[in-house]
Amino acid sequence: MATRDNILECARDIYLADGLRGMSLRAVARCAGISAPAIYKHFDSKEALLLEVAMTGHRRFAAYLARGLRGTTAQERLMHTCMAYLDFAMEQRAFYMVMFVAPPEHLGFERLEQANANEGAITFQMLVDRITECIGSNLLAPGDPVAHALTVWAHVHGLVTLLFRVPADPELAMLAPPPVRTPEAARSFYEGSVSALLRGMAPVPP
Amino acid sequence: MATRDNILECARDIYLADGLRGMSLRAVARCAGISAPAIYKHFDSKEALLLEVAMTGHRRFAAYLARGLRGTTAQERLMHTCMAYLDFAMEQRAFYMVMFVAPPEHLGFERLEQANANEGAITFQMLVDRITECIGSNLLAPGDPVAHALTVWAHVHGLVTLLFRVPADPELAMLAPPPVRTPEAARSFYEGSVSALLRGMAPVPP
DNA sequence: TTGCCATGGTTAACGCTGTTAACCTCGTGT
DNA sequence: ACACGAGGTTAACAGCGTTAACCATGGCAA
Repeated sequence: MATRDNILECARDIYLADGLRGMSLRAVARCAGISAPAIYKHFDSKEALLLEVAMTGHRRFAAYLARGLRGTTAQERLMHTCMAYLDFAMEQRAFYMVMFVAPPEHLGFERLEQANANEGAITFQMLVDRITECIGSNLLAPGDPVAHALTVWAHVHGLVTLLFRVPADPELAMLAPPPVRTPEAARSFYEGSVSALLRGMAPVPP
Repeated sequence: MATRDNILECARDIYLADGLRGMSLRAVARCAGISAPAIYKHFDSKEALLLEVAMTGHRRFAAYLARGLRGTTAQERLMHTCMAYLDFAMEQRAFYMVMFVAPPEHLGFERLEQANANEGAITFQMLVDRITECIGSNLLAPGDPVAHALTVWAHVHGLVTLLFRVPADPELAMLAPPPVRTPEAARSFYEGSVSALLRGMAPVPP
């Protein structure tokens, strides 16, 4: 299974370097020093290969989210989880793309979608746990923790895709609105935005 | 320019019916009753064709957002705008995908990305206007309306992509979390979620 | 030891893709 | 009458994912 791992590593490297467009089976095979059809001895299809690349991303993602456990108060832990989400997206952008953005209807990768849903459900639970803690501590309004988690997830995901749109080139980034112009500004904008949401989800004072 | 329009219409129809994957130049040409290379007499590339399809979407999008002007109070108008955003996403899903989801780094459509940014900036202004009204009416905390609008846009976009993940098939949708299981539930979840955010963005009582 | 057979590789090929080159055929303006 | 451009055509190219057919090698059973 050494060549299988080799293929996988090549696929991951090429994907991270050149994106999905650059990750052709022939390119992967060339990198791995074999012919393209040989890949089929180890993977069913290109989608299966991409799926395993995504799995690496899911594992890293879980490691990032685990940072959320560091805080002391429930609110801190939730906030840390949200910031870890941002860090993962920014530092592992290509992984984030294939896990949460790649539109299945455009690519037709149904098994990838399925796997992302399954893996996503696991890490989503980590968010639900933080939310549940906050409800228990009366920091968030009582109610379905899953519903609350969906709201928070949607918010952070939306923020991330928004931040993805600001160009990496600082020259071009000057055209973006000030709150997201620099990475530091973006980070504090993100934090403020999440805080506002959580404020709105807090219990109403009696 | 009749054939040009014909090509465009075919491209739009095929894209809406079969998605990006089905929209090959040869398929479009077949529908338009010409040969594939003839398309290049009217469009630079496939991307240029897709870009014009997206432009149709942007025009429809603007029409949806204009519904936000109907309300009487500023809060109502903002909320209507947000609901119109949801309606557009759900009713014109394929357009939404090519405008706001299609990941440029996966497809390499840089001009499409550029055009989406330009057109998006125009419609984004409609949201900024509603936000500015709300700040003026002391319904939202004073501050940069653009920053507020970015937060709201990210939130609704995140919610929409979340809702896109629940299967259209009611059978399969039963596996989704209850708050998004049915279109009606999803709609009220969306509304509640947006309300929570706006609550969190309200001015702090003195 | 011999024969068998799975493992993991090869090359050739198919049908598809976006795109280009070369060519042709009109309708129009000079 | 002639040139020319607009708008078609077919042939072709390189690349794609994938399949078919074939072949070497190593391990194992008779």
